[in-house]
Amino acid sequence: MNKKHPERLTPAEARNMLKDIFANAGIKLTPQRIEIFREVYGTDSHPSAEAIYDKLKQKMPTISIDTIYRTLGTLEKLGLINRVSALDRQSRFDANTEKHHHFICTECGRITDFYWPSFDSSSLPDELKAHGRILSRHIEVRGICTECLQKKKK
Amino acid sequence: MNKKHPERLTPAEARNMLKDIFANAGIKLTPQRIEIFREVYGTDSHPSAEAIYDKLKQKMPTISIDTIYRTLGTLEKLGLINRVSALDRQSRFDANTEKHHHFICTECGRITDFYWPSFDSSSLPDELKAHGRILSRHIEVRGICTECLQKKKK
DNA sequence: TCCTTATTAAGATTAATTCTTATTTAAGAA
DNA sequence: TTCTTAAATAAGAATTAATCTTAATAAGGA
Repeated sequence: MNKKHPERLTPAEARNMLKDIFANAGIKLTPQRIEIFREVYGTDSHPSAEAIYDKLKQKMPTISIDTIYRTLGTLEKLGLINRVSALDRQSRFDANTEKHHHFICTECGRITDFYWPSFDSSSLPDELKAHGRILSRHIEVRGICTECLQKKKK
Repeated sequence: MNKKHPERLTPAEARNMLKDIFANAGIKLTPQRIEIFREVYGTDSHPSAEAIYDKLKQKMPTISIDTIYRTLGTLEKLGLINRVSALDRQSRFDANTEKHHHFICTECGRITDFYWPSFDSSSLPDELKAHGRILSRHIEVRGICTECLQKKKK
């Protein structure tokens, strides 16, 4: 149940993975897009746009924060990543496209994934049909992560 | 299962309800705080700070947006209301303190409540214990609300 | 290799939220 | 009831996340 996220991709692997998806969507595959995808795909840290920017500036010193935001939006539209609602006001992004849910630490804001396939395939209350057409479901568990509990003991 | 939210409180009722809570917390009960609480408590529309501001300016023309934000933060700390993660970047607030979950329309952003007591009392996956101490759980269902479905037909 | 058009970088702009400071007021004491 | 004082407010400035504008660049097909 404790699935690990795939390893970080090489640029060539990422290009290979994205090539057809981008071609079909009729949009260009730029080095910026490849690098930004690699940053989100290769980690389960749910990075913010800012965090990705800080990281990528090292390899691509002229990249602009606007490109990060635009590309994250593009990747979101393509269904390659998801925007996660966080505690603070920065959006966080997630390339784990397997069905999963989030544990959010109310102390430090860290987001970790958990899996619950039996919930994913169970039926929701009938009442919900009256609200509209359902597209997805997601559980947010809030609490204090083990690391913050440790710190508090001291 | 389709619980209705309580009616809007009179200022006197709100004062009565908040008096001890504020006294115990050692903070002052101002007219602004009473009015802001009434706005969130008496509705299930999950208003934004901006929406509350626009509404209250009519009765209290000199109230400032900063007071709205500060007071919402205070009410949140007291556990009287909750901050809801919305689709757009404005926070939304909710004084429905009964256990409930949200249906969020991806078209118009409207948030509606639903109830699922059997989920609330069911046990979560064991795996989660390793993440930390759990304080709460909440389901977000995304979809297209009946109103937006109607509009699309036309 | 060349062309066309989408994409990018840079910096300006917007919008939500928070901070600073002088003024006002709630609530307890006299 | 009036006084006192710390806490709360209003106003406007500041900050920060995110988006927009525009001129320069580069992807990808011809």
